Amino acid sequence: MGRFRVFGTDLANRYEDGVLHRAIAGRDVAIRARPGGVDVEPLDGETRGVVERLLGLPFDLDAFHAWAATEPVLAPIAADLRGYRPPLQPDPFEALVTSITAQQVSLYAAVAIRNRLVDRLGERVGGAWAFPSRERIASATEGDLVASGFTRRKAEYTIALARSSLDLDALATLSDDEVRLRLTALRGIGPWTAEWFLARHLARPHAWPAGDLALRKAAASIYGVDVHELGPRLHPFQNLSAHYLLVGWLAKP
DNA sequence: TACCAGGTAAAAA
DNA sequence: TTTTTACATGGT
Repeated sequence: MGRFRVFGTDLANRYEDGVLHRAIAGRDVAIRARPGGVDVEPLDGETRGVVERLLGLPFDLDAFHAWAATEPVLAPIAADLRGYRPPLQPDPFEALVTSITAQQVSLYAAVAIRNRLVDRLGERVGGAWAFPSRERIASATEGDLVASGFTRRKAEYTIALARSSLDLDALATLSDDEVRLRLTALRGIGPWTAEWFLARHLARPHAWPAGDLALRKAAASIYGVDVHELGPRLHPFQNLSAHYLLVGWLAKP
């Protein structure tokens, strides 16, 4: 749950007083962690899929931990964090816009900017805010986004993405490389953004955001090697390894 | 007050 | 083809 607010409260995934609020299909869904499990209200066919992704259920943790125990450097970190499931971003459009806001700036700044966007263009649903829909952004002006703190450039990218004809849901059916190609063909989406989309939205096991500044530092600090050299060594669990390395590094830089 | 922060595209060299 | 620059906000 701490991952939902390490860099500040996220309006679209609002964690407060021990409860994570998320707007799903127009309803405020409350997710509460407790020893031994999670309470979700309401939990039904409409909310379950999103909740499962928010909680990182698609990851095969048992296989990861079995493998990590054999990786000398990662083993103690994985053991410390045993059971940690990286949250997935349930919505592809939201995932991409979120990444665009995080390009180049600190994640604290990114969260502040994203929250202003959600506040201005999203919809309040009880204790949660729905992230602005693709349609809402498509009909917005650059000025709307600039007023939230976007650079003029990022405002262009974001609106063009919303108005593009790319079927974001269909990306889930494509190979990692096909997804990289389709996404980086869009202006404003480079290798870093595409790789985090594979990692944090599609939960692809081999995703490895080597261009990420924090991951570079984590690789250097924990493994003492370059992030590009480390990637192949962590096959076939690059994605989960990246998340565990980042959390391990955040805890002890 | 500087300076840097989980990049990217476009301009300049 | 490779290197530099603009972008704009929030912490430290």
